[in-house]
Amino acid sequence: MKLSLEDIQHKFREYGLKSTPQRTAIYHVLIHSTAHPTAEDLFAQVSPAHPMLSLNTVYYTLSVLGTAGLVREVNVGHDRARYDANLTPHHHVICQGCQNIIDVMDPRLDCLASPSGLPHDFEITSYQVAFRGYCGTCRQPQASTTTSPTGNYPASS
Amino acid sequence: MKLSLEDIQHKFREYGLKSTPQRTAIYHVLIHSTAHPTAEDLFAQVSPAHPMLSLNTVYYTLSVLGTAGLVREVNVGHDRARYDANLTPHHHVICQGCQNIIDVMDPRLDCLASPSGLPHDFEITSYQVAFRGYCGTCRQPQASTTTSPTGNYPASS
DNA sequence: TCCTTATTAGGAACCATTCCTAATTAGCAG
DNA sequence: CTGCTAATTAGGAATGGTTCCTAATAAGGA
Ligand SMILES: [Mn+2]
Ligand SMILES: [Mn+2]
Ligand SMILES: [Zn+2]
Ligand SMILES: [Zn+2]
Repeated sequence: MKLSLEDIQHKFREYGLKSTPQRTAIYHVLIHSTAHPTAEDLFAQVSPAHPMLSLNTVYYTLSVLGTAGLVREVNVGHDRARYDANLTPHHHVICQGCQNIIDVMDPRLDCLASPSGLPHDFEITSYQVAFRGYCGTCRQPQASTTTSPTGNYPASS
Repeated sequence: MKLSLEDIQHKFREYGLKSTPQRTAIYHVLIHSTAHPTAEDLFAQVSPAHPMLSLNTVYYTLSVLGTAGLVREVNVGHDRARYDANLTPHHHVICQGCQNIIDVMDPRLDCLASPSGLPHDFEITSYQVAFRGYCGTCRQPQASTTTSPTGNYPASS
């Protein structure tokens, strides 16, 4: 189901959000992406059509949509944030070579029980499984990574 | 099993790592912590005994221990890195109020099958479940957070 | 004991993100 | 349609965690 810009404007009004060209364009790119883009990725993709767009607006927009529940940050590590507008419950596979993130929708993962051994007053609201490994083109962990592994510290993990 | 400083020095030699007072102290604090501390947390805890310690050394040490497989970064988001020296397979519960991280060792979580729908050539090497919610003292998501929620952007999620 | 190389400390640099501010604009009421 | 008001935007500065760079130090092996 491909949402048009009009569909998105409609959705924004349903959610009580103001509809602006920038906001619509950003969400439009994000919802039709499966790449879990960064703020800068989105900025790069929306910029051609909105030359005055500022990266700050992308961050602000993502935080507004996040608060509204239309966008989630993907939990992949402490590096830069990746965003996801796919609200159906799902999990992720992260390639440790190229950092690509693939959706996983195995229904067996959606019925994990609340874990044992928690404090009684802890209330769990969600959970997510993060699989890690190497995609076909990134095998042999130390070679052929798309982004050249610079850095003075030894690579951890 | 509480490891003494001597035990740790022994372990380092087993792993082919040089044993220095700073490195030993950092690992000693980390392995006896259940708090998944940040680099700065470790720096603060080790500093009294090693006044000349630099934060840089903490980062360097963590990266060396990470490469050796003695320490793992905990996957809790894109903010600052948290570290864990608990190598037994386990998962985490993160309080979205105070950001505390609790270990979960439910064996039911340690036998999740490889998810369906993956590219055939993707090789999964590990996975982790991240539960999120609110601890007893952080209920009512918008109130009583330990760290006051400053920031101009609306809080996402 | 001496050598070689890793480690350390300290400072600067980096960069993703947030903060600050003034101008613009969307949505609403009249 | 017109004007009001608060949200949104753009741009620039600031922040802060992490990494980079360098010279001095110290660990482990010969
Ligand atoms: Mn996803
Ligand atoms: Mn842990
Ligand atoms: Zn890959
Ligand atoms: Zn809490």
